[in-house]
Amino acid sequence: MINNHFRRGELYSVINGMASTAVARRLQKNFRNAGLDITIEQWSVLYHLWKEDGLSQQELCVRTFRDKPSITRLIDNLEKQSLVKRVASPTDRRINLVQLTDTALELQHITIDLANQTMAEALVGVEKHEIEMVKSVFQRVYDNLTMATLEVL
Amino acid sequence: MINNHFRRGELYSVINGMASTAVARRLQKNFRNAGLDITIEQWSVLYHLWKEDGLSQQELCVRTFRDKPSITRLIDNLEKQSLVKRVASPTDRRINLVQLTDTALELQHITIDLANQTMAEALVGVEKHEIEMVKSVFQRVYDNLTMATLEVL
DNA sequence: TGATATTAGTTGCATAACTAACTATATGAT
DNA sequence: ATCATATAGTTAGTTATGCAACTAATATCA
Repeated sequence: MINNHFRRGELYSVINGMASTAVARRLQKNFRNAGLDITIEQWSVLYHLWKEDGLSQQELCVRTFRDKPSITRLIDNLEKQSLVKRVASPTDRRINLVQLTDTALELQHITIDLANQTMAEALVGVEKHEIEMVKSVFQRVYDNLTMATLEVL
Repeated sequence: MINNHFRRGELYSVINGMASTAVARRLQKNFRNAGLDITIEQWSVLYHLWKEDGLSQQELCVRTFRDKPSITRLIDNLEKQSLVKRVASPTDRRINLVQLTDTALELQHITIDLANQTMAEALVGVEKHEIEMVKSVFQRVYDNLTMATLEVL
């Protein structure tokens, strides 16, 4: 009886508490074993900067699905490690453009290799079309919730 | 070129940063709007206790996929709010059995309704067989990583 | 031009996560 | 019985998240 009530909550639990956390932890461990002293959250910021350097903090918020304070502090920590630097935008002094340092550029290939390796480990026995379906489901879930948020506002 | 390299990392990003976070945030907001002053992490502990009261902290670690310090502090905070109490096991004094209070029992139905509602919002347009496939993929991912961990040890 | 609103980013506070090191209790081998 | 080991839980330190309140710079428009 209680199990019927919980069926959907269970899915939430599965999504949030299990696989994604396991992947995150594994990637973190693989970084550490390789002597890399960055967190996966920091890595996810670098990841977007490797794709396009010099993004504003605001743009990083959008691309990493994080809020502004989170990005502020991630950039703080990345700056402490000399992996990025803040450069004021020449056209709008409110904006910080976040730029990679040479050190960060050197990290790109090794960390991407580790991430690919980790995902390969994680995805053993998972078919390509299943991955696509997961992505598609998650896209719809995300859209459902963010669009409903707009309605509420 | 870089996009080929990133394809798998992107999936990680999607899984970890987007949908599950969005669901978590929405559920948290729905709790708050209902005047409920508990976090989703606290709720996830209560959830397992509603299914089976009097679990040890160790058992809660396993069921919630959290480590021991996390459970210690979640129980600390739940105890502050008088939602659970620690009771020493009569047979092994190392063990704390975590027991629900009457206040926590009263929260069960309203919060489960909110969780179901939230998942219903999130899963609009998602077919039942897709949910099953997501669960199955995540189970395999989790197994891949936890079994590999055992090999490593 | 000058008051007002908006936008980008920061700071403070609470909760939560992981790691490592710790205490206390229980188990097991000699 | 004793000493080593394993187990349950706690504590300390660092990082991260969410929210709310804040500053500074820019845009709007009367």
